Amino acid sequence: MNVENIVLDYCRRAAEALYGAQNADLQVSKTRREFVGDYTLVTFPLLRLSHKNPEQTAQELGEWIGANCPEVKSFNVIKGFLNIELGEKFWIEVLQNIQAAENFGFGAPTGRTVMVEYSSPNTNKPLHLGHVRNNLLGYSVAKILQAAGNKVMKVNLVNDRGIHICKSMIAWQRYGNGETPASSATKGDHLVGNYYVAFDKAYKAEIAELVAGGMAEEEAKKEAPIMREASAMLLKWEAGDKSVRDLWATMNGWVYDGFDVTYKEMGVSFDKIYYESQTYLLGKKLVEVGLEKGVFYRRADGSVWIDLTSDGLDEKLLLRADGTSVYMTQDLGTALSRYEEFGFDDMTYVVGNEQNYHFTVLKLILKKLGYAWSDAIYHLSYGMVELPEGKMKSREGTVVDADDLMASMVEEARVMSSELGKLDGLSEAESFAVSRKIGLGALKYFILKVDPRKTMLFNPAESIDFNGNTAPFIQYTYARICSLERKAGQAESVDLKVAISSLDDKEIEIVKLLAEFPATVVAAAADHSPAVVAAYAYEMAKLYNQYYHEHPILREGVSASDRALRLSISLVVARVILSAMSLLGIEMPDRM
RNA sequence: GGCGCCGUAGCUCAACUGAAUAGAGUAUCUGACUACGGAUCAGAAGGUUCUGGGUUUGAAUCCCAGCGGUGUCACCA
Repeated sequence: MNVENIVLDYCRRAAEALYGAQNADLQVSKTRREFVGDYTLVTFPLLRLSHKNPEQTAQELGEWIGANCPEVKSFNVIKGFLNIELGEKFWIEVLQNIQAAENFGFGAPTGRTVMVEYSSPNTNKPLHLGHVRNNLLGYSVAKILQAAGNKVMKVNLVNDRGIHICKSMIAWQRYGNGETPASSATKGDHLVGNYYVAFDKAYKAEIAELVAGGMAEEEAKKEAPIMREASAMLLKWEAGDKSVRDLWATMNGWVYDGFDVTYKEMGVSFDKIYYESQTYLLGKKLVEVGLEKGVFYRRADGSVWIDLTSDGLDEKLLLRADGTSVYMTQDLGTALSRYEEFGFDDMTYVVGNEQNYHFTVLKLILKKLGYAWSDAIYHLSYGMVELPEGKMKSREGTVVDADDLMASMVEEARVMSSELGKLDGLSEAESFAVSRKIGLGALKYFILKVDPRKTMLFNPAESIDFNGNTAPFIQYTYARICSLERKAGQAESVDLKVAISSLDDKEIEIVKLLAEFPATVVAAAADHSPAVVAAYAYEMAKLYNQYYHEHPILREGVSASDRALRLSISLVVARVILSAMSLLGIEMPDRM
């Protein structure tokens, strides 16, 4: 089904027949628009074997292919490039195959088990724009890997313990007066986040006071009463103190309720949720193993380290002197227990690029411990989302809250739709559903179309476009095809079974692009990049819009056969667009 | 400072493992069939791919140096 590979195969056969090239490293790419042809072979790599100049080589190859491959209609040579054009019959067949395919674009089962860890929030504050990128990426990558034929497991590792939660707890005890999400009508994660901010405010005030009293700043940071309280609470938590654990469970519960709402609105989900409070002791066994193997070493104070200086890295702590584990130890342990439980072939961590070093070290340590599956770990290291003023800083209040952002996107979509009169005749519930799909779709596409690895800029003032390379543009294209289908159905005038006898240039262009969908999914999966799928969906929608403009379907004077062909092409396009967008987690309205 | 990542139209982003004249969108300007749904389509204009060297038949892409930005260098996660 992958046409590019078919053509590549022709070229391989030609190169072998003419020059005896075995498995030559050939590249075939799409022919650039300004030249005639569908696919292009770059002949430079073959010159060493052909001992001829690029033009002659291309000419010979072209003639061989023309003579031996009946699907090829023509070829032409420009400089060292051999352009190959496939015949109309070939494309008709491709179109028919796509029409008949059950799950077009979705790969056959690979038998591989793939884990994707994403989201992994702290429980002391609500989700913000950075988390949005994380969640959307994780969810979409999981869907893409699944579409490529893998068995996928989405996991979330919630950081539910530590000093940061204690800070919220202390502040709540001091200033909360028993406030609950119910009593204050505040979403739980926001409520707890408010106390985290309250802690920071009180903490700063106390430091200032101590400094004014003559204490050095460094010392004041440690001696501030509220910080001492938080540290003491963490110790109590670790000792299992009942009242601390109860409060901890209650406040975390509020946060989870809040997160659930956010996750649901965002449309993401997980197959398994890990809690760090249950995994933080993992990895200690691994430390023993490492010590036995001599990979780790113990210092005089009892702490355990690994020396990575010979690999150009630092020394890394793995166990504190008091015997408690650190982040790295936990992650090592979690990875091992996951491998033992699920035997993954690929373990993708969707984590910001600020943790690049951590994952480099993680993989290296596992390798040194002798775990070959260390290579299966992939850190999908995404870039930060920046605001025009620079990085988001929760302490400076320059965060873009996830809930607020989603709500404002939906609202903006509603206003715009209603101005355009798109919501006329729809019930309140229907308009809301449509606005929601458009607003959230715009947001998701805006984030996912960017290469995950790159830092991206989000300008709240300019907000998100609804025209151009956006989800609403693609959704609109889709909704219009749905409308055509409804009308054609009512008219009962279109018989889709009419045999396809010819395709014009634009139609061939569409079929060509349609045929690329499976390869796009595979490439996106290999690359762990939804951006590839987004680009494809846009390209498809754009091309179809051009086609739509030039090819009337339900207007008078269109012959029955043209009508059938155009409508069936439209329906296939709609199906593929729907599939592609679903890989991005974007819902498609059938009217908008 | 050590290590890493990034630098492409005014702006936001593309360009698969090096390949033909570096592409879209947006903003600006000009147009489009009596709107099968105009959130559409066509066109114009917009570039020394940060700078300087190098490798190559060929460099935005690979190598070196510099400049600018950013991340990290916690017994936080």
